[in-house]
Amino acid sequence: MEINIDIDAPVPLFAQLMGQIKRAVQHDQVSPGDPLPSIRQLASDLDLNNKTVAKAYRLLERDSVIQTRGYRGTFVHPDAKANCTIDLSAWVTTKLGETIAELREKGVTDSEIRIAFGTVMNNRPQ
Amino acid sequence: MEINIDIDAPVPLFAQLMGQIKRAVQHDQVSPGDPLPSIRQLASDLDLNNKTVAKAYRLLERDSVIQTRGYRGTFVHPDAKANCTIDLSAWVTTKLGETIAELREKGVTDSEIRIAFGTVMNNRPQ
DNA sequence: ATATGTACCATGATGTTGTATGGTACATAT
DNA sequence: ATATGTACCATACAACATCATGGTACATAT
Repeated sequence: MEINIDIDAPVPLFAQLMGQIKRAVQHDQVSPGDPLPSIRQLASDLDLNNKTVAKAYRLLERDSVIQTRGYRGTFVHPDAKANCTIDLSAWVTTKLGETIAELREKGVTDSEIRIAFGTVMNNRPQ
Repeated sequence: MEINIDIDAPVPLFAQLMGQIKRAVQHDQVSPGDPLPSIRQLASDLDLNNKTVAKAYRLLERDSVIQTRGYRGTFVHPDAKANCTIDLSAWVTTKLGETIAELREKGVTDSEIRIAFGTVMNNRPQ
């Protein structure tokens, strides 16, 4: 698995890392159960901070693309490939766009929409 | 109708103005059909910018608390008193909450929802 | 001892958002 | 001429979130 990080790109580093790992999964460069580099190792290789890599791993695990097993390391999730689909995000954007368009038509301000969005996303049992 | 604006309060000026006008409506200090001061006049009296007063008036008209009739001026809405109690933000939160709950049920992660939200809010249709 | 993920403390830089302000201009009607 | 609401151009500032970074520490297991 080859990973290239562009420090000058407008895309956040952790997002670049997430995207390339997902890409490797979709292109079968890694398979379910395969071990991934440790956080410290990958951070050292890519010259990134541990926290940046840890953030990418944490989000990837939340998306069920990888699995962390404590001291045993991190591995590709059994259903990783299915959870990498990009069609989903497009559908999500469409779905959210419809609702927001409806709110805007009612005259709701963008700031009010953002406030409501923050309320919904933060008041959530995790 | 007496209006006091506190420049040092944490509440935005336009929000203070909206609140006090709503308060006057609810306390029967003004009645449906009564004329309100013009934007320029009120801005002058309160030592505010025209845009600030215009913003408050625009939002109050959206909430059907007041009515603007172009060159004829601005008046209290017939159903002003009832519309003062409607909590628009709560409705927006509910509406957004329903959509987001649907996305979550489909297995969409919060990170994807946030990304999609940012995309929608920045690609505003005119 | 070494390595794993994770948690907490913290800083600075950057970008976004919201608020409030200024000026100019228009169609409308008195 | 004067006044109404409204639209556009624009700037400045504060607040906030995001991103990336640093250090220290813990329980876990090899």
